[in-house]
Amino acid sequence: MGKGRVTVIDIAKAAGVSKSTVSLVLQASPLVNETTRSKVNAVMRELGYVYNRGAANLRQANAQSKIIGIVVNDLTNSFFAELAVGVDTVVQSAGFVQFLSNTSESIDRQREVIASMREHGVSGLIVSPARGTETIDMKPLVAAGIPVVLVVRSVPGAKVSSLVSDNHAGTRAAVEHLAGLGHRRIAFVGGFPDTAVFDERLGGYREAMSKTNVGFQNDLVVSSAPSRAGGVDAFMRAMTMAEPPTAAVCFNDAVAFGVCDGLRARRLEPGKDFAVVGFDDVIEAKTTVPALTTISVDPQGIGQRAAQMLLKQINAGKPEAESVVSSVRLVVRESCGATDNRPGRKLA
Amino acid sequence: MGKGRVTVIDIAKAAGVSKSTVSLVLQASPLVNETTRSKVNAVMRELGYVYNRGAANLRQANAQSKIIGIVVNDLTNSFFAELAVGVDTVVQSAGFVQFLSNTSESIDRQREVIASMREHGVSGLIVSPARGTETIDMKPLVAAGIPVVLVVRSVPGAKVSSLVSDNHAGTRAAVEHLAGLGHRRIAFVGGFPDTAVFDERLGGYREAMSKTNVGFQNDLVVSSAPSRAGGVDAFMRAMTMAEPPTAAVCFNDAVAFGVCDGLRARRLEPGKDFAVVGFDDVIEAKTTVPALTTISVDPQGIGQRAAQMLLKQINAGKPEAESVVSSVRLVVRESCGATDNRPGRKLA
DNA sequence: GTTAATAATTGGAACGTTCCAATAATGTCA
DNA sequence: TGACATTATTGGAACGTTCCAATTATTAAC
Repeated sequence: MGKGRVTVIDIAKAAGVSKSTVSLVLQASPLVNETTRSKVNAVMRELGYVYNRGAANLRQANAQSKIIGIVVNDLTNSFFAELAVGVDTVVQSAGFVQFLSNTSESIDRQREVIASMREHGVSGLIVSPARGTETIDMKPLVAAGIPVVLVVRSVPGAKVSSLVSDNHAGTRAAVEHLAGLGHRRIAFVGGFPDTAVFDERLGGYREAMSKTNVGFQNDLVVSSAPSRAGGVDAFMRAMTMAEPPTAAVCFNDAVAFGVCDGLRARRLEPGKDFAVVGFDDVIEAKTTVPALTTISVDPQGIGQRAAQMLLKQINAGKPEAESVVSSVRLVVRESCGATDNRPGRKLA
Repeated sequence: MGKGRVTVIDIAKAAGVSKSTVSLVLQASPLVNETTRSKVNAVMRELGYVYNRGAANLRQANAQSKIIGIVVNDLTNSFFAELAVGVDTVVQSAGFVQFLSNTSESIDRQREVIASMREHGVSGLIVSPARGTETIDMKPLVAAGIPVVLVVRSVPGAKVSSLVSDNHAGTRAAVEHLAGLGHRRIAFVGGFPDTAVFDERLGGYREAMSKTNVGFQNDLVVSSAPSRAGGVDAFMRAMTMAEPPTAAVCFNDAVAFGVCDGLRARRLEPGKDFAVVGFDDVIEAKTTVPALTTISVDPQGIGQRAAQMLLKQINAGKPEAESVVSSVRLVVRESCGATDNRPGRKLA
């Protein structure tokens, strides 16, 4: 064994039938007699047959490759890792298999991996686009009729489906919650200003702030890399203000953790001396101390929904673009001080 | 455009050459004249040709599918996510593409995804096996001559390559470091006892402990789920002892973070009131506060090395199993107290 | 100007499958 | 018994590529 793979013809020969019959049992066709079916199946097991999907796919006019591609911009971010497992669970149970690639925010890499996936004949694509992705990058895909669903970030003008979370509503809720706790100087910290997600989250913050009696103030938004280290940095800068903030709504959970780190480095306690709320609700948010108040977006759920949208398009034949924004909810834990009932509390 | 994909024959027709010539330019053969080459390339671009790797792979006797499969047991664990990106970087630059699947520790799921990958004709497989994987699960793969490299966990008796980190040396170094700082009651916390990795890490701990003058004591090992929540739990249990530990070497970083959470919940400070060292050196370890002392295994590096091992086997034709254990090093940061120079230090 | 060598191109067979139309075997009805 | 369904099975063509052997065009050598 080992030399020369077992083909449908080998099976046919050994089972004393034609290759066509073997093909029929492979597709579980009702046309084939029960006794021949079991015979053929037995021979397959015996010879260690493995189906050659490439050959099958070649013959079938409709490219049902049973592969879906997923490309993310940063797999080391656990948000995307979880999104990928969400996708995996649903495509797997639909009999598909997942091609996963990581672009590390590189447009070039993204182009390469998408090209490679097309060469392998993916039936559809779920993409969390790298920063700077243009509508032209999606053009060849829609031209070829390949279903695509964009997640997390959308590409304005591209005629493909997208599934993004309601960033605006999320930060608005965060601000309203903090204002309700009595905070007046609430900062918006972290994130790169040149991204759509940043704009949306900042937009919700701005809207809610301008409804308070202090109003929106530009100096309270301090940006940084959307990472833990960036959060530390941004926090330190924020505290140099003449009148420093007493609370922060953060670009994402990583930044929020960074802010907590910064607080502790200054011997301050998150939730007690300063309120912080994050965005994403990554898995660590609920177990960390203090537990992080954050906007929950359920990355696995997003992955699952995106996969469902994609499968629907694949089965529909003609891909029809739909845009859905996934709602989001504030989950109040300890880091905002709302549930803190320890003595010595001195918020706002 | 869109209807009926563009084939090599379409290109040939449009460029006024034969399909064979087109095929030659696709493979960058030196046999073809420079002017025809550029002409053909131009036509390809113009018609939006995409290479059909399935068809090509079908023809080529040697199954050079340019796909490698990677299956991990828990993608939500950032260790594996990073491992996957390590693999991705090297296979991508070798012109391969990556099939990634997550088994969530399910043997059945693992069997399914491996079967599916074989149907797609993967050239090789990198597997972090689900708990309970047997040598029989690898049998069909070696029989079919498919190169496999096992990572993180090995499967005893399986005739495939493996790349595991030196767990024994890691925990030994951790214990020696803590003992050198004056700790005597050092706990081993977290992890499921029925796994090979647990045995190895516990083995290093036991060896180093029995060389101290207090010796190894069974009650100081307290197991739990290898997660943050598990760490909190195990820590709480450890502190109920008559003579509680003053330091912990943890099964992995997630557990170590959980221990830190537990400490803070008891108003104790990691690195000051209690020493904790982790295992893995995940990306957050260096940015968290206090920075985590841990055994660095460089998951991305492991992924890269595993990918290199696999590519070597793929190119060698005849897969030859090799077992390498990747060395590991203690990186001392703050959580063990060794670099702590703040006042009020009261370790051990 | 003939021959040989080299460079460039080409048609056809093959890879492992699916689909179609055709056939064979069996049963049913008058 | 003949005519017709119904049920099982089958050979061959096709999918898009690569490879081989064969062919033609070009250049070099005498």
